[in-house]
Amino acid sequence: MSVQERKARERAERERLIVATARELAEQQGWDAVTTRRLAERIEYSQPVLYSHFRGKREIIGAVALEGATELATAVRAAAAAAHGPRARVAALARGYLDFAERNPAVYDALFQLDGGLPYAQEDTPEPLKDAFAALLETLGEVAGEGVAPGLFTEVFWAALHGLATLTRAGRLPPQDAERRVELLVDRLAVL
Amino acid sequence: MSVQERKARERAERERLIVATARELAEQQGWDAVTTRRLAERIEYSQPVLYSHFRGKREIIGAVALEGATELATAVRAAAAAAHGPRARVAALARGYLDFAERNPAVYDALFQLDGGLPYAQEDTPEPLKDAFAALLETLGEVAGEGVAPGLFTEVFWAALHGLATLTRAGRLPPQDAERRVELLVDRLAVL
DNA sequence: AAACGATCCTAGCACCGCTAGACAATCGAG
DNA sequence: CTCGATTGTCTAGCGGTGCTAGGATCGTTT
Repeated sequence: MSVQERKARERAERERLIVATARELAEQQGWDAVTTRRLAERIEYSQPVLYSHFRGKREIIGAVALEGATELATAVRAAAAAAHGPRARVAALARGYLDFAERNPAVYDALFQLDGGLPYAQEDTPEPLKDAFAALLETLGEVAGEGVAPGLFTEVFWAALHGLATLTRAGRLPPQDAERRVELLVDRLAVL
Repeated sequence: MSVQERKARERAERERLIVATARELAEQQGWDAVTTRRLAERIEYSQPVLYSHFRGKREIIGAVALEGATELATAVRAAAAAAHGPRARVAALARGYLDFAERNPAVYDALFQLDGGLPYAQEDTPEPLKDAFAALLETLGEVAGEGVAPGLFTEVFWAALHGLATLTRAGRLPPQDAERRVELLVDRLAVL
């Protein structure tokens, strides 16, 4: 049995290598540069090996997305926990979210811009994705205000953050007023 | 001279045909299906003809984006004009914007998701893009509130709409509560 | 040691964006 | 009207993409 266990371990290890390498390559040169050939070369295996782990490129993106979701949840919770009082917590959450998006653009794209073949907002949504939303909900639910469903409020706040993150990075919004936009968003949306 | 004029006219006509066909194909089957081969076949010319009008596929996307910007501006202005009172106007603008995004997903992508090679938020930004933002500003500037720059407020409101539009269409947000999300956004962000 | 299975790679498919160079049609000059 | 030049368009092809079939090779088991 030990031999099979070792093989399974090595296989799992290689799968992690693939995901980590894809992520690294995407952060360095963008997702367009993540081709199956380049990826295969970097992990020092041939292309078909990738397909023994993933159905295709889409699933690799999905794997990076799941990894990113866990980290996003952690980042958001850490940011919120470091602040005191509802107002400061929400502002910290917003900055933490945007900061994550800015520092991990490829991961953010895998999560919310590209097609990783993952189901969102459904029962069979993978746990990391649900948890990332839950991390937002924990802080934002407190400032939803009277008669507003916390989930709905979180969705709207999240959408606003997502819009700021993507439009800013794509050069659709000038980067300099980012902080003032966050302030405005927090002050207006959250009921304190 | 008349011969050259006719040729120029025919050239311009063919260029319109290319853009219209690209847009049509994108709306029907998505931008991934808009390949230079398919596009050339649909306009009944060979591939290289495309490159005598545009530098490449990116510029074709850009041309569709410019067309879309003009339409978006018109749609937003029409929606706002049909409503009376600040609250109703802002809500109508929001619905008009989201409606445009939903009905013209490929055009919306060309504008705000894909790279059309256009400069945004700069001095040399093409007029249609500036005007689309201006259309938002006209209505949203009135409800920015005391001490808040109309431009900044418009940016935030726009980002929120963009987030709702993209996340909803990508299946990241459940579609059923769309209207309630708009209501919440308008009630909280706008100062009436 | 030999045969078997799992594992991996070479080679290739159809498609992509883009372009060089041959060809044909049209134009202007003599 | 003819002939050369210019303009316009096409065929063919380049290097790249995601993905896969089929053969070789390796480690394992008997």
